[in-house]
Amino acid sequence: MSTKYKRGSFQLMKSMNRSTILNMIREEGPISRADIAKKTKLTPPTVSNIVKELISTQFVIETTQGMSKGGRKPTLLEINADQFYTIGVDVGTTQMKFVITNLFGKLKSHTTLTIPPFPSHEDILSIMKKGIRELMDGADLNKFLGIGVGMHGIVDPEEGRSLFAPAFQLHDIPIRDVLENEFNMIVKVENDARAMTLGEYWFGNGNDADNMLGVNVGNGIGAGLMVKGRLFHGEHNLAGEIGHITIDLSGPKCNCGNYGCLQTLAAGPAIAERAKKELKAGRPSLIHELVDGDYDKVDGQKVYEAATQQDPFSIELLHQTGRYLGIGLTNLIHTINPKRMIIGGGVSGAGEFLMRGIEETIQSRGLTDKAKETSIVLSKLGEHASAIGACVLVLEEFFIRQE
Amino acid sequence: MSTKYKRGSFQLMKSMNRSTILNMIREEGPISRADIAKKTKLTPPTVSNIVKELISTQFVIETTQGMSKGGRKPTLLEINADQFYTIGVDVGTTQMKFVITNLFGKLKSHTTLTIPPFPSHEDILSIMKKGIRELMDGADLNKFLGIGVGMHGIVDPEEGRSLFAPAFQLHDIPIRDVLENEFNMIVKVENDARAMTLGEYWFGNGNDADNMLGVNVGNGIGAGLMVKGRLFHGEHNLAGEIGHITIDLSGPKCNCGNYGCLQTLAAGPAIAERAKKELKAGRPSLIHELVDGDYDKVDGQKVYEAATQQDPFSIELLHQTGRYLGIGLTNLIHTINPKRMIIGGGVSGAGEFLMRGIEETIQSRGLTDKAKETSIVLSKLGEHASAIGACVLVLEEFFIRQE
DNA sequence: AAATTTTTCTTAAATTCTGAAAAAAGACTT
DNA sequence: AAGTCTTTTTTCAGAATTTAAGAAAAATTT
Repeated sequence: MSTKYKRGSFQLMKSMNRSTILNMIREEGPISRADIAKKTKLTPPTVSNIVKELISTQFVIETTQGMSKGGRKPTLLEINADQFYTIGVDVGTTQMKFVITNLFGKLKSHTTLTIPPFPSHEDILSIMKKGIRELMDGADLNKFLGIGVGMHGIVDPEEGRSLFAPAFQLHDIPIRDVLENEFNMIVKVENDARAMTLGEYWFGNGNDADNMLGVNVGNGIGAGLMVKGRLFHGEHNLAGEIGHITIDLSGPKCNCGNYGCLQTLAAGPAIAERAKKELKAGRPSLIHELVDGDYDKVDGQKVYEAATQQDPFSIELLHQTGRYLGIGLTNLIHTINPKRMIIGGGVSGAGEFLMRGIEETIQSRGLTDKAKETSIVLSKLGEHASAIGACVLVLEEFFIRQE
Repeated sequence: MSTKYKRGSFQLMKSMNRSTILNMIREEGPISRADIAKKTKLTPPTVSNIVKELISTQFVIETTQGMSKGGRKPTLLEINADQFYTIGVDVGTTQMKFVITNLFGKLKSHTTLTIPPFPSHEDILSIMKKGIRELMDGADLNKFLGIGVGMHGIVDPEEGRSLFAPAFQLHDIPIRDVLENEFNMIVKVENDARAMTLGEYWFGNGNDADNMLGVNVGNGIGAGLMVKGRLFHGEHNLAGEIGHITIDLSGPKCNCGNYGCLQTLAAGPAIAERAKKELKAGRPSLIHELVDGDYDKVDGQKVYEAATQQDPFSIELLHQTGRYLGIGLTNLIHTINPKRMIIGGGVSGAGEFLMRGIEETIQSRGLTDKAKETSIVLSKLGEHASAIGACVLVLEEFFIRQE
């Protein structure tokens, strides 16, 4: 049994307290030293000493004075939010999104570049460099703490590599090494669904759900698992590959070779496929007009658009999709039992339409009342969730004690 | 976000080191102080001081001297395995098993009592007390560290209660309070699948798999999740209720009301059901003889027996069951991605026959080579796995730093 | 018998938290 | 307006514990 043999030391003690205080300021600030001492059960001198250090690193500043409660006014402490920025990249199947956020995850600027079909390793890396350079242009380099990359497919976060990107059919892209070399700052790489989850946990709808799960529904379906406030990767970084869990043995064939994978029933292409079939069979729908009779143009996006315009067929189709997704999510409730699940990714625009089916299914299939109580919410960060989450990868380095 | 605000203190530092050293002795002993210092990166005096304390608590003893490597012979340290005992209880659907183990999880004695049909709260608790009293009879009370209980159904380990035991249709049995009151020692209560998993992790086939999963296949199917060496419960202690994950939307109806739950395809009753159907249809099999034509007597057990005697029908039936189970396990690989899965519970006797189907399915359905590498092994602790795991619940209190 | 290696113990130094109390700043009372 | 009380923050001595360095002890090798 490899209960990693952790050693207690002065350094550990200090870094735990540093991290605790810094995060308390981040999450509950503005807050006074005295309040921190009360809440952490650290003594006032300890808090004062560490705060002094934090102020000297410029992560924390003293702001306004607070209201007195009958004595000396407290000096309030706050994260120096705009002193440092982080860069986040979200590598999708056709687009690469770039964002700059401050220490509170607030979007400062963003841009998007297009990925050509059948890109090479070099294509991906040079688009990445280009986008980052563009975004950083003119700014003070010292302001940037690092770069985070959220990438679809299988990623090795420890080595900072994309091991396999299905949409590009590329293996083993050494993202971290290349970017670190180019920009000379910390670079973190993570799977996009996990990045999204992390983003929602820190700055989105994940708040106060220590055990939660982000579900990224787009061309495929991926999830990020949050266990005790940290991302969970599994043994080979495959945790959360829920697009390929089997929910219907006699379901449609998946590109992975099996039948009835969740994503053959609930991902974007599955929606488009079902829509096409019905449309060709003459089913009346607004989609006919949207694509002008060219069924090849039907995709998830078109269905959402039609649904937004109250097209009954599209609404029903998304409802049905929500029910399928709900079955997958119910399986997750019975496996992981998270406090909350956050639905994001390409479909999150159509989230409301999916939601009803999801909720219905969980209510009908959940094993117990507690299972049915699992809160399901839509992404708050929307289309930038993965990129903002990628920024959090960098923030974690500075805010969370690394063990 | 509730990143629990942990405070670093001298006590914490000390207790971390204490726990580290104690566990190193447990897992790697006999071992010398010098070796512990090397491996933990603690300094020799720190190790010596803590070891002195551990010896004074009688958990550790100096044993033989080791081989010298060219200098003074090392004094080897070992867990004082038989200085203390723990009591483990496994509450099944028809039987309650009781074991006494030493600090190495070694079985010292055991007994089994029968649970009557439709038991009341009081029945369960009094059988429990009776079995424990019987087993402790005559022994020195100071030898016992505590009592652990593994109970099927939904359990609240924090409150030490069985929230719902489906086999008895009982709610809210206050096991811990009653036993603590009766025996005046630490009492821990946990779900049986989780207890089994913990047992295998400490003393069975879980060794060195920090992220692993124990699967208990009996009348139902339950799993225990091990994350970073500790049991994972989920938000409402429902994590691992994998008997009710849907794998076949058009599968058989489950007693939970849904269709195609894993346990309608792969648990004991499902095996019996399929066997009966085929037998009644005239399928030749050794089972006919085993039950003497009375199909009501057919259960999982009979099928295993027949398989053991090379009955082709039973072997094929278990093979098929293994394939179903494999689908469930593949879903878990793609969700949790554990390093290892351990199959135990009522069916573990028939494990070999299931294994082939499980392996086949994982090989054919695993998403990547890494997924296919997941090691699947049978329980080492067999029928006592849950009860021994229940003992570990108590050992954790003494060996693992509680935070 | 001397040199070397390994284990263990001793002592002093370093790090960090803790507790008591003082200082600072403001609010309330008379 | 002065004095007293509260609250916040800092200061400083003391305590807990690890760390570093060296010495003693014991066994093996030369």
